[in-house]
Amino acid sequence: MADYDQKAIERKWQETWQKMDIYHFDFDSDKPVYSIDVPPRYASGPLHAGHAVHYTHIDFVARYKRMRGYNVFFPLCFDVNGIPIEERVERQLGITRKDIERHEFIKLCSEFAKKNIGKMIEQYIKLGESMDPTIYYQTDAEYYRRLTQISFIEMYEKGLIYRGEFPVNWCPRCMTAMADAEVQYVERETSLNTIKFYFKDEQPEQILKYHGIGKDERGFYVEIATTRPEMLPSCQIVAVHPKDDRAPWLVDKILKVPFFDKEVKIVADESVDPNFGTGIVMVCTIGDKDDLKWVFKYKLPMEMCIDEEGRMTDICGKYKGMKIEDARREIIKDLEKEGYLVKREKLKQNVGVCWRCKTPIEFILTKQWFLKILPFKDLVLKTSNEIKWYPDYMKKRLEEWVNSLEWDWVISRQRYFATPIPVWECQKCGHVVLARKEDCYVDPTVDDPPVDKCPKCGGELKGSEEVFDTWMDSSISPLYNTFWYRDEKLFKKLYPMSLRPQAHDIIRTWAFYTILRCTLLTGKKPFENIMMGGFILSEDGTPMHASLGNVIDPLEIIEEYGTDAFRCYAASCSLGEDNPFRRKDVIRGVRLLKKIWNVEKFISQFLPEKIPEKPDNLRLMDRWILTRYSKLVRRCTELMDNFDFSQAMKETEYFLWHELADHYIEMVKSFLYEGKYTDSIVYTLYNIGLGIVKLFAPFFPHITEEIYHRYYKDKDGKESVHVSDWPEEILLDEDAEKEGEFVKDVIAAVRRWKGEKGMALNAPLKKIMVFSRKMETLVKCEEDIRYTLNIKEIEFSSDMSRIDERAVSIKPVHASLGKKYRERTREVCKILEEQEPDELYRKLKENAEIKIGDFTITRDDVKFIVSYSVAGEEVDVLNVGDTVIAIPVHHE
RNA sequence: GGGCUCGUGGUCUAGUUGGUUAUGACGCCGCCUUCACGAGGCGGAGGUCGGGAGUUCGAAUCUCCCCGAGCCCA
Repeated sequence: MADYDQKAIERKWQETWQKMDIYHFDFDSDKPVYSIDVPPRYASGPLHAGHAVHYTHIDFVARYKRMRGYNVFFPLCFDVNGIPIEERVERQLGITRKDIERHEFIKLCSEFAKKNIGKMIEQYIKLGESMDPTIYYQTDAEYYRRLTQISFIEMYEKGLIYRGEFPVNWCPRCMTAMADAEVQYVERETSLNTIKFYFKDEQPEQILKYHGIGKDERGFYVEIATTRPEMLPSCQIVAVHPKDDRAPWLVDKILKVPFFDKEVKIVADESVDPNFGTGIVMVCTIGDKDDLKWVFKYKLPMEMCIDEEGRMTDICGKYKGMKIEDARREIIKDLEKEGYLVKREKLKQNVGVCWRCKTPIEFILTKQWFLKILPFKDLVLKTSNEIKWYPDYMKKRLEEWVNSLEWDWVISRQRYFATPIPVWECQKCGHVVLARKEDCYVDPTVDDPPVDKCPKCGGELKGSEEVFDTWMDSSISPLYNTFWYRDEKLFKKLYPMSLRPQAHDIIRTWAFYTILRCTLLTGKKPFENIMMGGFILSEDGTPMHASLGNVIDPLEIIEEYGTDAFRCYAASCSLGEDNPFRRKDVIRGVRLLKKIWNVEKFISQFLPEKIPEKPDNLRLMDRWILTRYSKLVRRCTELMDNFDFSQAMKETEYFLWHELADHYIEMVKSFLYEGKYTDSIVYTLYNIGLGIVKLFAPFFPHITEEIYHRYYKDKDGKESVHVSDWPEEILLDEDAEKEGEFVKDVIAAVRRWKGEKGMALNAPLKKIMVFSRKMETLVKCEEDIRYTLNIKEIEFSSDMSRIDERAVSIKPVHASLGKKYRERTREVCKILEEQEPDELYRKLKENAEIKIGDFTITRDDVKFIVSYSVAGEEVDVLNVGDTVIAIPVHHE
């Protein structure tokens, strides 16, 4: 019996499973469906350890549900649209997408993604994931994009889509609008420039006593600090906090914007931070999202000073056409030259940047497509409430996000590698012609419109070159998976899906958009449950980032420790929380696997040809371990139902190691070698041995499959442990459990004593004496005790008079005393501790309650530490509860 | 600045309807070559639960403040 050759066996099963076809979703089956809305993995690069853990969690669910008799829908899928892939391709080839022809570029993106998909499929196999490749999809395929387009058309027809001009987050480098979700905030160092704004009119000299106000040969001025002097041309108002001392002097006064022939008014507004700069700020249209609030509040004109290429616009005078950075530099130089610049200082600030290329984002007015979301906040909240969230507090994050929404969703992007927006626009009147649903998938940049001319004015139609935000694709994954629009019958059967697994960083994107769109299109929630994976951090607890070089490659871990061991770490990660990568949990996995292997190897020696029948008389210790086992099964089932993998694995591990192996197997070993009581023991070992393999199967698919095939398949009869039935409770015998625990404790006590004496567990022992009031149990299990510990003779005695017992200390029970005596608890505890222990012990033995002072003390109120000895004998004494074990010291 | 979450022995972690000797793993120390397993068994050292204040007879567990971390947002 060789040791477990983990690598070879894992490889063997990975290959065999692919041939076995056991993970297929059966469209014809009547079994209940459990469908998983798997996150389509984004195809910009291979998986890191964090992804590996998330997909492994999903795999736990899939395997568990299969064993519970479900027809599991677990698709293999990839997300293949969008900017990150475009970025990678541009970087890899050193080009921008504008350098080559549109469709040429798209092809390059496609090829790039394809390579990554190949790698990831390989990774999934090596991670032991059980996705079904026959229900494969990727989001850039025409069969998928078609649904994105159809869903757009349906929403358009419902009046949920509109074309609007609106300031949008805009990346001047990528030349595209971005959803808020794509804006990232980073800390940057910039300069804070304090600039003089002169008053239009004369001012009283008194105001010079205030800070931030001055006078020179040109007149009175206020000092205004700004990080963005290039935005002066779009300055609309200047604001000061209403409680500012200067407010009464300043409000409603007119200032002149330096260089630009423009007069602006000073207003009082509470949102001004009096501690920023001089406490007087300029408001421009528009530098950031906050400015938009000013625009609405003060009905400011939407003058834009930056265009879509990040250049200064017509209103910027001599700076027109300059890049933002150049214009800023120039204008600061000019301000300084002309004496407008008071000072410059360094300032750290958070700026919004493009999440991809890290270019600071701007706001510009563009024509974009919008999906209405503001009117559906309540709808989303209501639907979210109908979904069960794991962990439940994650729901609050969605609610917080929904409640804070201020804009509709910008769904158009000025990019290439994504789903085309299926519309044509009239060149003359701007009328929009939608694609026909039956024609989708369409690409308006190459396909003809459904009508030749504009139905309104007869003008030329031009296909849209815009594409959808990629969340438009991924957020209909439940609709794609359930055959929405394609097969009414299947859709009815499959929608809503059972489970959405995802990470918590995309709650406000993927979760939110999915709930929103699916509810709008179907009127029903997209899934019953949502399970949030936490973040996997690198070993030092910092987030994994390619740029930090701390990304952990799951294949390297697997190479070193094996897949099942890696999955042990994955199982130890709790949902929703951050988990640093813990190599020691992988190592723990290796040990656990070895333990499972050895226990099963031991059991296998005694397994008969046929399934052992339940004997009429199960021994007490067998009933004990079967009860412990049955409770484990019950508990694990509950935990798996709640996606609490770490606890389920931990409890199974504890049972296997510290109940089954350390105690039960030690107890039955000698019986088995001597062929005693084999019916009862073998029945027990068979059921528990098989059950444990099954409980571990979702976590450790390889080793459990190997064990199943070696020892159990011929009897249990399934082609794979992964399609076998989840174990059931066998026996619940509360009395046997209690008695068994007691016997186990007695054996453990002697075992411990042997250890302390440096004796082997089965070193022979001539005699022990046991004094107990629970003699019946011990007599029943006399043989168990004797065989396990290799004892020649056990002398039982219920003659407690041979025992000297002596209480040596008193422990007040606060839980009991506290409830009775409240604020006097401290007092009564003190009195109790001052009592003579043995005297109090004896009194309480004779009386159910006694009085000390004005306190009534019962047996529940106080515990004693009692020491025992056997009168007239030289023995070592062990206590198990109030049972006394005496071992003669002089043994040959 | 806001929402959510987290902060427990050297490292990681369990534990919150409040009850007073805080769980386990890895590492460390000692003993045991027992016929499934020395990648094992038995035992041990090591923490007062981020800091502070409060509520309470009693708080890791409740409240408030502060510090630090993560995700998301402003």
